[in-house]
Order: sequence, then C-alpha cells, then structure tokens
Amino acid sequence: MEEFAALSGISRPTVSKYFHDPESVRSSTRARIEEALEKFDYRPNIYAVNQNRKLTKNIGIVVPYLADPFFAEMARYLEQSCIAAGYRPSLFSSHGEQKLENEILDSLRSLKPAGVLFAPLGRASDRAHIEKFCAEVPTVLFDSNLEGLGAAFIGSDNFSFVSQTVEYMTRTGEPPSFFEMRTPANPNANKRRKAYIEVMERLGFEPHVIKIDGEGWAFEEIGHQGALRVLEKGALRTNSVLCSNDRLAIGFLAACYEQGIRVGRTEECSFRVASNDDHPFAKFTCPSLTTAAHDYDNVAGCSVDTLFELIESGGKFDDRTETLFPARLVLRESA
Amino acid sequence: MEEFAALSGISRPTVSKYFHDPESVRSSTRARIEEALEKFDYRPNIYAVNQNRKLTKNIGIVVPYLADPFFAEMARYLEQSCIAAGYRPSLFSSHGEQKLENEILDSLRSLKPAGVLFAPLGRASDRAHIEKFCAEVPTVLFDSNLEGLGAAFIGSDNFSFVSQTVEYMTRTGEPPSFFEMRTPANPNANKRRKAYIEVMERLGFEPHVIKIDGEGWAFEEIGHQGALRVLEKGALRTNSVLCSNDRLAIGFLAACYEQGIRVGRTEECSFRVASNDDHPFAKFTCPSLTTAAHDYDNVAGCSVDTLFELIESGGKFDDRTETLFPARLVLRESA
DNA sequence: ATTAAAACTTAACGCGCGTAAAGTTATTAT
DNA sequence: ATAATAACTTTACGCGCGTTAAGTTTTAAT
Repeated sequence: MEEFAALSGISRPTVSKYFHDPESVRSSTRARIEEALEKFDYRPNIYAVNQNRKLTKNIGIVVPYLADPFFAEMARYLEQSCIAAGYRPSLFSSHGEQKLENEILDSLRSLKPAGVLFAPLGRASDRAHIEKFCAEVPTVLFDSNLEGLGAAFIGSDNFSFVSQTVEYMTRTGEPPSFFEMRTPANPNANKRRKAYIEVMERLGFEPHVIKIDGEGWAFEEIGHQGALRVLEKGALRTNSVLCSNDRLAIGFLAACYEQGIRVGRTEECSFRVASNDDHPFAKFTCPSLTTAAHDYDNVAGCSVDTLFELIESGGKFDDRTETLFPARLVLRESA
Repeated sequence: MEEFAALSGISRPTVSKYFHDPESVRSSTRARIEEALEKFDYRPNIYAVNQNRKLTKNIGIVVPYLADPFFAEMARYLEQSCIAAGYRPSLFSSHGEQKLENEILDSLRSLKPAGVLFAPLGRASDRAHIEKFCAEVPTVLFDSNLEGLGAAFIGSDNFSFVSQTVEYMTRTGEPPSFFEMRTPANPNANKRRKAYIEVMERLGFEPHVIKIDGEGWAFEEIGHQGALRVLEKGALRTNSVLCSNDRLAIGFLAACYEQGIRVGRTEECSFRVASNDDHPFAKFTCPSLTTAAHDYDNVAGCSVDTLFELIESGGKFDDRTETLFPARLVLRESA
C-alpha cells in the first residue's frame, strides 16, 4: 500500500481512507487514486485490513451440513444478500460434527466478524461452547433454535407446517401417520412431531408416529430403508403418510416405487405421501412432492436484516426475539 | 500472545514456535504451555499468523456452484482431507457467476494460501484472470479442465463415462439418443457429446443428439421442460436415452413419470434412461438411475495429494499433468 | 567435570494495514 | 481578500503475530 500510495502520488493514510470509503475523499483525489488503480491494480489485503479495525465488514455463515441442498440453497441466498449489502461473507459447514462446529466458531473469532449467521447442528451442538461464542460475537441463529442463545432467532413455524399438511390430508382423505427418525438431529423435528400430535388430537384422530432408526445426515437412505421396513410390516393405519422432512420423503417415495405402490392423490393411487420443507428437488420426485414450503426468501432475508440491525445497534439487543415464518402449502401430485 | 506467554512463564517466540509445531519445543516447556493453555484457553489469530509467514497452512477450495449436490459432496470430501492433513481449508462458491469467481480469486490472494483447489465455471470463466492467478498461487484444477491453466488437472475421463453407458445400452437394447443442454456451462459436457458420437459411430449406429434450451444451473428444471417437449414431439428415434448428466436425468425421469411413461429395463417398461455422474440422489430417483459414477474418492483424493506434492515442491511442477479417472458403471433400474 | 549442542530469552524488526495527532495546503464562504 | 473549514501530509504507533540475531541457560555426551 505504501508503494501504491507513492505511485498514485497520494499519502498512504488518504489511500487507506479511500479504500474504506471512496466518497470520503475529495473527488480529485479519488480520480487520481482510481487512475493509479487501473495502471497497477493493487488490492488491500482483506485480512490485514481487519487487523486493527473495531468494525469489520466480515460476516460468518455457519451451517450444519452443506451437502444438504436445503442448506446449500439457504447459504447461497445468505451469501448473496451479504455481498449485496457490502459485506464479505465466509461460509463454513460443520459437516454434522460437533468438534468441527466448535472449531469453526473458534477460528471465526480470528476473522473479527461484524456478525455471524449461525444454523447450529441442534442436538449435537455443544451448548456451553456456543453460549460463550455468542457472548463475544454478535450472532443471529437461524433454522435451528437453541433456546436463549444468540441475539435473535429466525426460523420457520413448525406448527404452521404440520397443521397445514395434516389438515389438508385429513380434509381430502384419511388422516396421516407421521414418519420420522427416532433420534432426529434437528430440534425442528421434535416440534413437528408435537405439532402433529396436537393437530391430530384436535381433529379427533389418534396420532400415529412411526419412528425409524438411523444416524447421521443420509436422510434419503434412512427414509428409504425405514420405508421398506414399514411397508413390509404393513405398519400403517391409513393410506397416508406425512414425512417429517422432504429428504426422508424422497427415500419413502423411492421405496414405494420399488414396491410397485402407486403414490398420489388421484383415484388409481393407493397411497398418499406429503412432507415438509420444499427441498429444491421436491418438484422432481416421482410423483412430485406435496409439501409445506419454507419461506426461504423471508427466513434468509429476515436473518440478514436482523443481523444488520444487530450490528448497527452495537452487537446487543435489549431482548432476544424469535421470528417464525409460516409455511406455504405446495400442492403437487403425491398427496 | 504476549500476555499468554507471560502467564505461562515462557517467552513469546517460544510460544509462537510451540503453536507452529508443538514437537519443536522441549517436552518440559510444552507441558508448561499446555498447562497454561487449559487455564486461559488462548488461541492464536489464524489470520495474523499468516501475515508474515511465507508458507501458510491455508488451502482455498473454489467450486462453481455449491448448491449442486455433486460439488457439495466433492467439497465436503476435499475439506475433510485437508483438515486431516493439518491444513485449513476455506470454501468458496462462484454461484455460477464469472464476476464472483474473479473476486474470489482476488480475495484468495489475501489468504496467502499454500495452495488452491479450483473447479472453474468452465465456459463462463475469465481465462486471462485465472491465468494470472495461477501464475501467482499454486493451483490444482479439478473437475473442469481449462487447457494449460494451473499446475495440474484432475478429473474424470468423460470418454470412459459415455463409452460404458452407450455400450451397455446398445448391448442390452436399442442405441440411445443423447440428451443435453444446447449451451452447456461445463467443458465436460462437450467431451461427453463427442465421446457419444464417436462411440456410436464405432458401433455402427447413427448418433442422435437432442439439444434442449435453457441457461443457468437449474438443470433439473431444464431437463424437465426439455423432456416434456421431446416426449411431446416424439423426437426420439429409439426407446433409450442417455442424459449428459444426472441432474438433467432427474428432470427427464420426472417428465416421464408425469406422462405415464414407464421407464426401466424390465419388460413392462417402454423406455430406458441412463446418465452420467452418480449424483448423490441418483439412487433415489424413480426408477433408480443407471449411471456412470465419478470415482469421487480418487478424484478428490488425487486432487489433494497433487496439491500437497505441488506445495512441497515449491509451488511449481516441471510439466502440467492431467489425470483422468475412469467411470464405474452403476446399474440400477432405469436402464 | 568439561564441553558441545540444543533450547531458551531478550531485543528488535517486519507483515499490511488502521488510526490518531499535529501541521500544511486547498477549498469554500463571507 | 480574508477567514474558516475541509482535506490533505507527515509522523508515529498499534494490531497479533513470525522471524531473526545475539546472548544465556539447559541438556546430553564425552
């Protein structure tokens, strides 16, 4: 930068000021710097820049499992929103591992981020570690709520998801069984089960929860295996199933197809499957998946907006807010 | 660090040495540092650490589109390999945009990475920009080859993919048409088309390439729309189709299902669909997708190994090598 | 015990930049 | 033209650490 300043004929502090905010220098100075910039194409080192600044433009984005298309899509949206707002996002995936999640948070401190958008692992998260992190770095939680942690939480209203799908299925056919993993990684899954039971009881039906075994993040495979077992045992009480999430449903549909069971809402079908999330590929399952869609835009948009507010208000909110967006029922062919 | 050194009773340079390599200090010193470490839990700032070091442990990983499960899976493997080797990976997605790809490379310089694993956009890449970057930073290209750029290229042998699928399909049924995007983003697509034509001619069949319209990375949707049009027009010469990649095939299968066309290799099916890639979800399509699988492990493993060699040999190879791994034909139900 | 080597400490500089203070020049207002 | 700002330059220090050189202590070898 010293060199570049000399070449442009401007002092280094002024050049530094220019890079912080081009509008903060006189237009004639700006012109000279930009002229030199074209000739020598210098760029400040973004990591050194943040070394001695209280407020950086860095934002950390942490998701639990990036190979899950839901989080990949979410991350894409969040990154682009941050860039549009003039921030520099850095994306991290915990790959489903607590150890990695902790390490990511630790190394995130070095980035001195202005704020962090954080979707925790959930059940596998190290609460104490995260609590400590949130106390030091302005953090907005999304997707998966850890009670009391972070300055705010933005997510989807699981009750809205399940009540819409259950009500739709019972209104247009038989009440569904609920298909889920025995030990779900994500707290949303628990809320969905509770919502299912509550809605079923309110409607005067007996809830029927099917819990399948399986660990990790290979939900399609777990759903597939689980569905084969359920179909084989004839463990279903009615002809309709509500899956806890779309990835399980993808596995369920594959199992039905293999078994020659026609799934759908038309007359020639013997079976109906619905789900929750509106996974990016839910439109392309066979049959296409009826599902309660996350309000992607609003959840992502509200998350970044909340973080920006948090940053502007000095990293602290008076009280922790929880914002939940309702689902939008997407009727396709499977139910 | 100054503080921490004082607290541990060891001089700062020695503490610094410890963090660089714990084995490089006497065991008694190491014990004292680690004791203090537990009491005060200090961590060096990873970005400041790299400031004044010629050789960092940072590795950049850049993929063209992270919301594509293929790249998500690849990135996961690469990240974990780097971590296992004691490096610190940073992951970036170009989100399909040249501008972003360029910016990522620019900001990657600030990281002073020991090396970069780079899957370029392909057709949309800014060759000159990448060339300049590769001249400064040790870079290994993977997945998508840009002739002459980077110290090495590791990818899959597209000819092996297509020859296996075409030969299998012709051997067990009718020769396939080839289904692809008119203007594919990725150079692999062009190689696959050429391979298809060559193999078909060698087998004595007339190649038949179906090009569908569409831009961007929403391949399922593009494949879906394209398939509907093709099926409507009856533009197929035989009852079998080879899709350029699995994501197009997922769209194709969805279209077939909607049209009531039974796809598969059994007798009651009127149609066969095969593809290339072995996308993580290819096992869960309906019917499950017969496809030529990338050798994920070897491509990813060889990419990191090559990069480590490159780093150890000072960032330069005598000549640029291109390593291609053959496909493994995965027979499932669709063909 | 003597000695050489290994490991350490102190001191100082460097990385690439932010930032504050004091002094100088340019611009705007009157 | 003059004064009051605004913007700039120079100087200097700080961030959090790597790294080197010179001197001191510890350890291992004879």
